[in-house]
Amino acid sequence: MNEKELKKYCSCVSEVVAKRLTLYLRCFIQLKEEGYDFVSSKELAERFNLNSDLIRKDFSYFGTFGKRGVGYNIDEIIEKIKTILGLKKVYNVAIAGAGNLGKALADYPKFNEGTFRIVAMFDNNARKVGRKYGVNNIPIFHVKELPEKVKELEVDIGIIAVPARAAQQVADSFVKAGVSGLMNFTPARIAVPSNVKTVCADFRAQLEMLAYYVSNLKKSE
Amino acid sequence: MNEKELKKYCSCVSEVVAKRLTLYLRCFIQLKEEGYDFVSSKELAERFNLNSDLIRKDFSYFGTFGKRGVGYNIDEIIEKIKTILGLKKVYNVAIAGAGNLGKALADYPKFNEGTFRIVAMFDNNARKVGRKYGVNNIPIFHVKELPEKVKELEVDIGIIAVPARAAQQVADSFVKAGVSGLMNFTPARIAVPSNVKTVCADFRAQLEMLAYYVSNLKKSE
DNA sequence: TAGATTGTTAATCGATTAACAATC
DNA sequence: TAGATTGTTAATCGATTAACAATC
Repeated sequence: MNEKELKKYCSCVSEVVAKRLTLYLRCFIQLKEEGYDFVSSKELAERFNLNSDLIRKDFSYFGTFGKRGVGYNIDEIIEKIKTILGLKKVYNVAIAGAGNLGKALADYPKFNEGTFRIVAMFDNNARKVGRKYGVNNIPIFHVKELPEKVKELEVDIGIIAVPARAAQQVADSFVKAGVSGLMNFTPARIAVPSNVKTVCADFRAQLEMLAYYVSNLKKSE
Repeated sequence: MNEKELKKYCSCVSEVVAKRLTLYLRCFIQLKEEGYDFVSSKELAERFNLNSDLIRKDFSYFGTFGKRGVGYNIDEIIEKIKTILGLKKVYNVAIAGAGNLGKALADYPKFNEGTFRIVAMFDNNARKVGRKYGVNNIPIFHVKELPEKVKELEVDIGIIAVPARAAQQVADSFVKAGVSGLMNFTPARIAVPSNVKTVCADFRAQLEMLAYYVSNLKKSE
């Protein structure tokens, strides 16, 4: 679904703003770990190479979070951003594909302190099916069981970590089974109905964009 | 480095355009695999949920690629886009971190038909160091050796797949050793000089953005 | 109170969309 | 030639930046 269609379904801020919010969250968490209690938009901007005007503007879409003359209480704003982004809930996540990538995702450290709970993995390799993966004992089911299990386990978000040729089929199964969001790690473009949000997490696309800049930087040396 | 600073160093198009170009490339490749020879911007847009005006506008920054009344020759435009994105060269890539993620990346199918050549992995686990990983026999060196090996192997792009707390240090080593681009898989914000381009590939940030839309979609049900 | 920083409005800038002449 | 689609210019829209009154 594109951004315009999305607006029919939710009164969300634009994708750039949402992306920056996740970024700000990372920065505030990092500062908290370093022992800070308060930070101004100016300090935040200088530290992380951001724009202080934009930081304040972005927050202003959601209310007033700072203290004039002082800045932002870090603990407080972390909670506020989490609330805005919907990170105070728990999301059930299922991973299609129990290869290297699927496993790396399943092992991903804590996956945001319990916000995202990986409840199932799917694969079509008979040797993997029926086993449990990793420290969290995530059950691996056959891909055939995906529709049934996704419903049963009330999965909210599906992760597509299968070969590209199977991506659309897996996406269709996830959608049919009622997920609201998909994270697609394959290079394939997948089509979904407009009430499902997808994010593209294809490494290759990102690496190619990097190549564009690297090749142009080198030219100007 | 932010987009404004970048412009000092290269006459690149904006990040949104570069990103869309990688996207178009994927679409054209997919159509080629399906046996198509020609496609119009309109067909492309309908098929992949894009905007045909924008497709033509994006191409126009780089020249004229289509045939009026007909559309685009798919083989031809694939080559053109690859040239624009700098994908006709070979980039030496090194991966810091030989955990699940590092391995998944090293195994990533063909990594764009030889455009990106993974020449080394680095880890600080003594049991991994000295071994070769995977079908491509990628040597695993100790992180201490990173600066030396990166220079020796003429690495262009560094991938950061280590724990977040080590990200900045690894980035510094890569930069010092002369890489032009960094792909950062950790949630840590890394600071680099303005002649190095970084892309953020943190899963968590993407998943959080997805959560924002999912939680808002659900509300309006 | 004086200094600092927020929240917000107005001004600017850039990106997308609309429209159409050029031409295959 | 007629129909189709490009490449490009002009119009619109949205996002960022600048500026400053409000207030801690």
